[in-house]
Amino acid sequence: MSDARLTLGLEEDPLLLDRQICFPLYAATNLLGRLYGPVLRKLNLTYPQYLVMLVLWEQQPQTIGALGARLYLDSGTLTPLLKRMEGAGLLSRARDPNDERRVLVTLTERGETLRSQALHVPETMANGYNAEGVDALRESVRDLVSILAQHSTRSRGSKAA
Amino acid sequence: MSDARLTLGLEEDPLLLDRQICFPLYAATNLLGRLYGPVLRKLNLTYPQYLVMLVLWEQQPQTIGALGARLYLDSGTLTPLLKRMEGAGLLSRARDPNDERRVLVTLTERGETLRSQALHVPETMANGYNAEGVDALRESVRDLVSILAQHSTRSRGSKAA
DNA sequence: GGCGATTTAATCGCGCGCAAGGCATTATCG
DNA sequence: CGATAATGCCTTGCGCGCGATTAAATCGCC
Repeated sequence: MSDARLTLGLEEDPLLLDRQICFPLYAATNLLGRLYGPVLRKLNLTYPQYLVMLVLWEQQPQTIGALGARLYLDSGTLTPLLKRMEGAGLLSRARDPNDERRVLVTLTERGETLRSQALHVPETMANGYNAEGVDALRESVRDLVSILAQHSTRSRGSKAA
Repeated sequence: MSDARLTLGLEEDPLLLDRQICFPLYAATNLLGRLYGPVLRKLNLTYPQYLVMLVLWEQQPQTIGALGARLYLDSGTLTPLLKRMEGAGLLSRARDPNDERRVLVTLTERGETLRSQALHVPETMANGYNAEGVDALRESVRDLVSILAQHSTRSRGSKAA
């Protein structure tokens, strides 16, 4: 089509949008966030705030570093996000008395109670999906994440064996 | 492990982070953006700006609406982004004389020349990957995108038959 | 015990991403 | 032709997401 006539051994134009793996991931994430938005809005949660709640509902309290290791985020993102959630009364942030460098994040009563209202979110989102290929897709993307996390100097990459 | 003892007919806790499809997509997108960042920085491009350039290198000129339909973004995101790229001398924005509502985006000489420098980006990024499962993964995520796009009222979803 | 190195969060600046609203241009219909 | 609706883009406000820097607390080492 274009001026790709110098592709000696190369098979095709490497810059075609449809050949990138990054673009469908980018688009899927944006579209998913757009779908979750209205559902989570009823819980007064944003999409990343919802992910933080998922982590805290599993285990609690957790340090900011531990949250970041789980979600692949750093304090530059988490600190203001957690402050907003604290302002909403979902959790409390307090320095660890045993190590004043750390900040322990603990759910409030309100934060724990919200879990019951969040229980219907997954089924609401997975409304019309076959859910067959989804399991395989999730595992594939997770494999990609673990590969990408290795190549990343950030994201507290110290959990892998 | 936790308090999932009330799982009458349900198989498992639906709120476990590792059961969500949204989370690995979210993490993979963030990690990928973090990997692309330093590489694209040498071209003075951000990650979404790179995607815009990919679209424009394929076809040109394009309206903002067409760009948004391709990238699943709306003018609220694209307009300021394109203005920054215009300020960087990569493209020009001008009203379509035939329809003054539209804005035509055209690459400048500088924008077209940048393509040669971008040619090595894909191979740089795909450095240590087997690239076997990547093709299948890309198709799976693309299928997901097309499903999600149908459920979306936005993103000018008027291309499907 | 003192002192440099490391760990852990907080802060700042910037660029998205999106919902909501606004405005000019074009299309539609009586 | 004139009113009304639809289209296409711009603007605003807010919440991330990240690189970079800063500051405090802890650890190691002598």
